[in-house]
Amino acid sequence: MNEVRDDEGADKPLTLHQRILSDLENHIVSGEWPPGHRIPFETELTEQYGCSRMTVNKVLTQLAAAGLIERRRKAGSFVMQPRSEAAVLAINGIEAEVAALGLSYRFDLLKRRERMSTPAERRRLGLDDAVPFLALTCCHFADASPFCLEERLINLDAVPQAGKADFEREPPGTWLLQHVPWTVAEHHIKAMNVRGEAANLLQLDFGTACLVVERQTWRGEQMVTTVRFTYPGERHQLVARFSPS
Amino acid sequence: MNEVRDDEGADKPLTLHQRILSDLENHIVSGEWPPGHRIPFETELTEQYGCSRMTVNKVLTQLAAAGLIERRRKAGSFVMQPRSEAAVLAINGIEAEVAALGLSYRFDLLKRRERMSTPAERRRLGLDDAVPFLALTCCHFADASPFCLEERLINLDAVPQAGKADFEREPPGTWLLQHVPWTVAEHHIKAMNVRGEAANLLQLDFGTACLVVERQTWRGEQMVTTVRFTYPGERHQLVARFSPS
DNA sequence: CAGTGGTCTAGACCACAGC
DNA sequence: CTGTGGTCTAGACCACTGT
Repeated sequence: MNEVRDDEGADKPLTLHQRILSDLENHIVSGEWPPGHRIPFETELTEQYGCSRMTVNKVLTQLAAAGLIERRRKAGSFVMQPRSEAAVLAINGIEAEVAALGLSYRFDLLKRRERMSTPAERRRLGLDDAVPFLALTCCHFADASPFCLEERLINLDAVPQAGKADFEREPPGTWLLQHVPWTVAEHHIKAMNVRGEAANLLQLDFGTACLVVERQTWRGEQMVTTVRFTYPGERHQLVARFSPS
Repeated sequence: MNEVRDDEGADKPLTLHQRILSDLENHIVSGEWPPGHRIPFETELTEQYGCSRMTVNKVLTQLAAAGLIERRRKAGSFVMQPRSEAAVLAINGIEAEVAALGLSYRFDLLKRRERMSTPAERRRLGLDDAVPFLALTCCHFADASPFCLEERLINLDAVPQAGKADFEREPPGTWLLQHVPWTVAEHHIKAMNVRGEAANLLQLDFGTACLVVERQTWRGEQMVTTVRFTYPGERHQLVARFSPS
């Protein structure tokens, strides 16, 4: 019954994987196989599609990795409860963000200072020992109007070469992205009424709602950098478009 | 020279995949293999690890999927430039969010109305034809204080059974998550100065910064639901912790 | 205990990008 | 044209789990 959707000029010959994968995805997403439904065993799929077990195994492994099915030895593979939603927030450098909007980009380095971490910072960042920080503040512009404010700390123990980088020419985010590998990062996103210096730099009235994105990045156990972006109120939004798989 | 690291009490017997995978990951993340570096060919890795080509191929395919390497026919596999960062925002139901904070959960259904889509909505949502909507407004509470305001539209063409669901007892988000599969979703996250009725419902002063999350969900080409969550100012933040792979 | 998934092999053919 | 990755096969053994 379930023939492949053969319409719409299939000019691109799909591989066997992809055909089976999208076929099974359709069964699941369409609701034809509801959550909890046991999907055919690997041996059955092997027969249905006339291929080897490795091939269907590859597909089922992918489906399991995507969270669409759950696999249990001896019992079989089952359609999972609709998964909790997960959004992939693509956050490239600010420069790329601005360019994507078709605007011209510029940034000002407002502050650059090397100093030791303060006790409050160590508490907030979960650091055991004092570390040397490079503290940077810069303002990014899109077409001459403020786009976002960046306040960053770089751990010079982890990235000593950052002390010699020229952050007048290259924004620190871009530089780090290209020079420092990372293993874990954490984002905190919240709204805040802007005040004080930040309001002035962004040319906003006091109390204007701003989107604040704080990111902390580690390499292994070592903190690499922490940054706080403040985006002017309703003029900016994060967009995340995604699919379950 | 690259013998397998055989020391350190391997109490958990890793599979061959996993051993090779973490081995290669280490080379890359440690910086020993910088971006652009050509990693050994499949045939070479086959020799180094004394396994079949399928096994190393599986590993390299995973690394490529994770964006750590790029594979080019005839040329080889290369360590990629540090990828653009991507955050996985885990957004479960509001109920789960509140429970995760260790608070008690309650919600009020404030409005429930079936009506046709307005032209403005059709424009905003990119709908060609008029569709019947179920419009819901509810307020979620955590320990008796407002946690967030939810304004939702459900496409009754796509989810007719929503017309009979009891949204007095079960929040619409939870119900939809469990009953309606989806294929694509899109999030817009921004900050906003709260005003009017929303401010009253959330018991906030006018102008308080709020985090607004708008989500639109489709199944195939059909819009399923769109929802707008308004979180009280600085009291709430989205958190996303993630690794590259 | 039986049957499932998990893993792995030693081949094979093909498409395609570099040389 | 050559060599690489991309895919696929027809087996195999093992670990785990549900009965």
